[in-house]
Amino acid sequence: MPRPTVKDIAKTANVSLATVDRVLNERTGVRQFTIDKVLKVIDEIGYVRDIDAANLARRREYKLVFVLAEGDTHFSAVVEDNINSIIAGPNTDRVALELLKAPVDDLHKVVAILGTLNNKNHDGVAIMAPETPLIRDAIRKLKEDGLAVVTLVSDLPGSGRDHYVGIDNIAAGRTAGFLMSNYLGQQGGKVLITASSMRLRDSVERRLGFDAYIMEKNHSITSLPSLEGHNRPEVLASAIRNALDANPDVKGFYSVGAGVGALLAMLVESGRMNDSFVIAHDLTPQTKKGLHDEMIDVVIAQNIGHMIRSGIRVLKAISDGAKIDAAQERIRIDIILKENLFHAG
Amino acid sequence: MPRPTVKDIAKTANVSLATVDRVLNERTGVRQFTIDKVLKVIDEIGYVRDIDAANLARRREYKLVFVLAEGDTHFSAVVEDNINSIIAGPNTDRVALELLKAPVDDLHKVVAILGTLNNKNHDGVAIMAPETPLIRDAIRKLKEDGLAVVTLVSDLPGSGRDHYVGIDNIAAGRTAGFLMSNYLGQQGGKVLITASSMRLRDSVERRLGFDAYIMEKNHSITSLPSLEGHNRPEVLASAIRNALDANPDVKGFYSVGAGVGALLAMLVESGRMNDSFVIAHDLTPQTKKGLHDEMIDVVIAQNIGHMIRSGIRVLKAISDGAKIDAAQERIRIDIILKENLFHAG
DNA sequence: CTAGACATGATGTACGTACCTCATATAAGA
DNA sequence: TCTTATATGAGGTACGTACATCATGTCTAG
Repeated sequence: MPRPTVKDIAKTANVSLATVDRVLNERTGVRQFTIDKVLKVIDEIGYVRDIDAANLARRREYKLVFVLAEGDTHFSAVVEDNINSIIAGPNTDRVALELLKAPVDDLHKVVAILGTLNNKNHDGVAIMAPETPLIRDAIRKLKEDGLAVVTLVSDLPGSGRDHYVGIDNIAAGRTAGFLMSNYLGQQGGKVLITASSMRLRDSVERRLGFDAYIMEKNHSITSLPSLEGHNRPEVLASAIRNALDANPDVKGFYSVGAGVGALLAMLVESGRMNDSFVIAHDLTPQTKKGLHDEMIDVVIAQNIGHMIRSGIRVLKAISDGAKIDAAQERIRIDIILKENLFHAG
Repeated sequence: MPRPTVKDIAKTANVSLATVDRVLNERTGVRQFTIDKVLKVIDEIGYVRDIDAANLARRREYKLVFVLAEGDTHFSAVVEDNINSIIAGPNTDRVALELLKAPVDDLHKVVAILGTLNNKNHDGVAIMAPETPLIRDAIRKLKEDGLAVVTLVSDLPGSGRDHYVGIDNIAAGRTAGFLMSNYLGQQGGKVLITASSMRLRDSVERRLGFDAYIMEKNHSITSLPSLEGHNRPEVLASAIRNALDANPDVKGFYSVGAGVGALLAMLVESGRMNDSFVIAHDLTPQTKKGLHDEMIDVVIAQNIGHMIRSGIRVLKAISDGAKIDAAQERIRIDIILKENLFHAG
């Protein structure tokens, strides 16, 4: 039998279509008794609203906005490109997409942008930003206003966001730990860890996961303190130089965030290209080149296109009041080697 | 401006709605001149049919069927469970799903099943089966009949199928090669490779990828000939026992297909649980337990839920005559360790 | 010159839902 | 009892598309 419609509800519940409509769309003018009766029937016959027909009838357009706190990084550029290419493409799924951005070091601007959003002008927001109290508060305000909110790439727990769209960075760090440990074996050695900023939750979590794995599994490996570049290559480069001077026996390198350029440059400078194991995150033109030139051994990546589309799907679903299947929307960790680089696109 | 509708086409092309409809749905009774005029306008104003409204109007239901040639394996069971749970769930996306299966050693039955399918009773078919000429022919016949056809898990190139839904098994094999090589290092050693049957294309490709990587990168590793169990644990077990007797110095194990149970049993029997590196494919109750008990080091998996849903999306898209975005639908390789087993669900 | 074939227009109904208006029934309050 | 508020019914229009029917126009063959 075909799926039940509003007419079936009306017939079964012995009420008019108008009453069913009032109940379904929570309009006034229905006795509680009648509401209960209708809801019971809906439940019994397993009615679910045909969202396509409903969207057609109400001429619905999902107004979604991506808000990015951008570092001057290759990764940000890739994210931006992906969003823009969706915006440029044909709008076939009733989504009106918008992209707003601010420099990552001007978080007041980010907060200001979030402040302009409300349930009048938007249905949902996807946010990529560092974790600060101000931003958490801004998100909480958006939720109070009834917007759907997801965090992107880097989570902001405790902000009240509906969903996090991105990889499990602790698991990603553990995976890096596994690969590093696997390579270094029982002889072990020192590992240098670089980042752009440890204020970014994703970087922190990756390091946490890495250290946790190493601590549990391979005591012959020593992780050196994180070196931060704050998006300034020369700063990171000299930090790496100093660290290598102090620890000439470093055998592994793990870049948990941006700053791959400086790292590779220092590897070349110190002449340790061949006997070092290098793990980096995220596929960018830079890391692709690094893989291709065999300077980077492994890239742990998240498929950004998938992420953006997942974010859109999730925001639509939340706007519709639908449950989201966390398992279905989980973003998976990609392990990219030179070998499967081509296929990873 | 809102997206253009058929009315906009009619107005712009100075024809009636009826004529636009005739052109759009390729009905007869329109001069070529008029057809061209209308098509030109469609192109110019960027009209794309509202597929939801169209489906509503024509009361469309996508009749899809999954045809599985099943071995008596844990993997088959997982695939089946995933399909059945979608069938059992609420049909919210106009898809009527069906599951047909036959034993993998009775391919005539598979061909017979495929023979019953046609454009009257179905819109699309997803097929998981070994590669044989008969099956290729059956698929070609389905295509001639206008059905959408995708291959699942294991591809059948040259069959004329529209799309392959599954991981790149050569890349998966290379990844296994990388991990094995990474672990064994320059000392190298012998690697034992087990399978259920080398008639399955996925197994063949995995072995190919593995060998290719080893051959290019690490000459100190030797891959032994594939041992096949044909879904009979005792057959595989005794083959493994013989191989271990002949090669007591085996250090790595790679299971490219089913038969994990026999492999693990022989590892226990031969007392080489601790110093062996074991790679298996696909998350099943068995491999999960193997990871948990630290008998298996790495599982290379494909997310079966993703695969099934991707198959459905692709079949719908092909039925609609839409282009499919290969990058979007590519199934990614998951690397599962004990560490991230929990998150992999 | 006219029958018939073909091209096109005009118009209506339907899909499942949203949203609106108006009529009517019922019950409570004055 | 009459008023009034509230609950419900009846019915329409709309969304963008598919599909059907009938009328009218034009061109060509006989």
